[in-house]
Amino acid sequence: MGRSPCCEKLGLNRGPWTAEEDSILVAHIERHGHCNWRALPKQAGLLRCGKSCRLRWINYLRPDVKRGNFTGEEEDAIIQLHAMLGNRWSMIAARLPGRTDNEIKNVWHTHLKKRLGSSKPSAAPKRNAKKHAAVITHDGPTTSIPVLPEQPISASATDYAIASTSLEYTESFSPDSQEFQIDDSFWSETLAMTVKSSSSVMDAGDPLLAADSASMLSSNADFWVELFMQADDMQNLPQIYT
DNA sequence: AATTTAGACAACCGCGGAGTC
DNA sequence: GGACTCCGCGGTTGTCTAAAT
Repeated sequence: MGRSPCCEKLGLNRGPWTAEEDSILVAHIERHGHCNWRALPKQAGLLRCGKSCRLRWINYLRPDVKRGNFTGEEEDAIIQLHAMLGNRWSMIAARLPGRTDNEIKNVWHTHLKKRLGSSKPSAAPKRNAKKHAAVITHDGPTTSIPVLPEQPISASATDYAIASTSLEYTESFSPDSQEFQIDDSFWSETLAMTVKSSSSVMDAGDPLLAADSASMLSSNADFWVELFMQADDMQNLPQIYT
């Protein structure tokens, strides 16, 4: 495919954004929105490529971005969602309001991965202890997860049955890492079914049905919690897979 | 106090999907 | 149906900061 370079490198700024650039970008988006990222920097008078603007907005300037350290609950949620979804950072971010995929990815690579990798809690972080004081562990029963189910997902009994039967360990499972994965067929099957069922509700445009869908959201939460619980149960049976 | 080292995070790069002409 | 453009995603890199020596 003919892909044009994301930007002509000549004359465009790169690297860290200045406060002035930030304010220009925010002001422009507040006034005109961001319907076309490629054209935006030109319209706003920024010497940046559209990609860079988009990234800056999404990861930093967006008003609903939650700044600050991740809570223990958020970290727990990331760990569990990652166990289910793998490196689908955007999907994980979709369930953690106010957090971006980039941020989650960074947190995962910097400390969560290591923490899971060494099941021994001995390796307390020496550096940046001020910044990241919260230390979490991943053993024992997990708490209920403050995770928003992604919008189109619903949880019928059938869905749950599929989830139950499709859970499987991959070869990457190890008792040390406490990680497990769900094969892709599970997600394709489940998402295909749930998108279909939920879209029929949304399309109807009926307020009563909309209320139903709201209650479906809460049952979604139950679905994920149950799924996690079941996954934890399975982790208690490692001898089957060794 | 100066230097080194490692962690954290912001930003970039390149690819693939989806939409449009 | 193919060419092209744009957007979003995930992986990777660069830079800054703070702890350790």
